[in-house]
Amino acid sequence: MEGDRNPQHPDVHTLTLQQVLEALVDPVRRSIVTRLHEARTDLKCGSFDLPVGKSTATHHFRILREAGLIRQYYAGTARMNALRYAEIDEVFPGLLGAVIAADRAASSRLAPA
Amino acid sequence: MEGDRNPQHPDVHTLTLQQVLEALVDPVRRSIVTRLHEARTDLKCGSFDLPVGKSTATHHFRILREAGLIRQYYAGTARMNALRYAEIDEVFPGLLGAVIAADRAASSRLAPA
DNA sequence: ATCAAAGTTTGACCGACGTCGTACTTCGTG
DNA sequence: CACGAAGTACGACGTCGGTCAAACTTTGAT
Repeated sequence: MEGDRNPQHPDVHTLTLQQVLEALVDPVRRSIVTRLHEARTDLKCGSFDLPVGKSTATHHFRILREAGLIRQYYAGTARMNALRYAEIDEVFPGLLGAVIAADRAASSRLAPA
Repeated sequence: MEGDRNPQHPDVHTLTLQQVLEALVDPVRRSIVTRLHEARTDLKCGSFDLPVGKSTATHHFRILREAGLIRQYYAGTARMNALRYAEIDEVFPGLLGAVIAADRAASSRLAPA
């Protein structure tokens, strides 16, 4: 069975601003969200090239999932991640967009084209 | 002289998203920002009725000031606080408004009229 | 059947942050 | 001048969050 491998995702209406901000305040997690938004596609955990070990990466993905920012599901051995942009924007209008825009600006300032 | 009592305020263009988010992630500080925005007026530190001691309150006001979110100045013995809304919104468009709106919604849900 | 790839889980560590109490400073007022 | 009000400065303390390494699980491929 594949029940245990499909983790729980919180309903959007149960999310708190506190949780969302705590998730977005970490630079690593914010880079995941921004990257996911730029890609416009679901991405596997491995494709992020994060500056931390695997176990730490797992930790960050769980924080994001529990905050309601991403949805996770398995495709073979790879765990896919989808940004729950529209759902979040429904509950916290403009928030995610503003953070992502600001993060993109900051990143491009650090790593210019 | 009154030089030492007028603290430094960072230029808006030196602010980082990281600093701003770190400032806004604390509930006490967020309540200060939200209150300041609702009041549409500068407020003295004492008028916030925060659930922490005086020294902790001073700490929070400093974090907000160094993040560029508020401007502080003295009026007699009282220290006044002004929200730098327009300046912040210029650098991080929509961010502060979205956070405040979400925070107001959360607060009204906890303490209904 | 074996093996490697991809994540997870667990436990430990450490530095940072929020908190407090106390002492101190500065200003207005009786 | 003396006193109280309003904050600030300084340590100290406890907790929580990000980090890692090592062992484990599950899946796909050989």
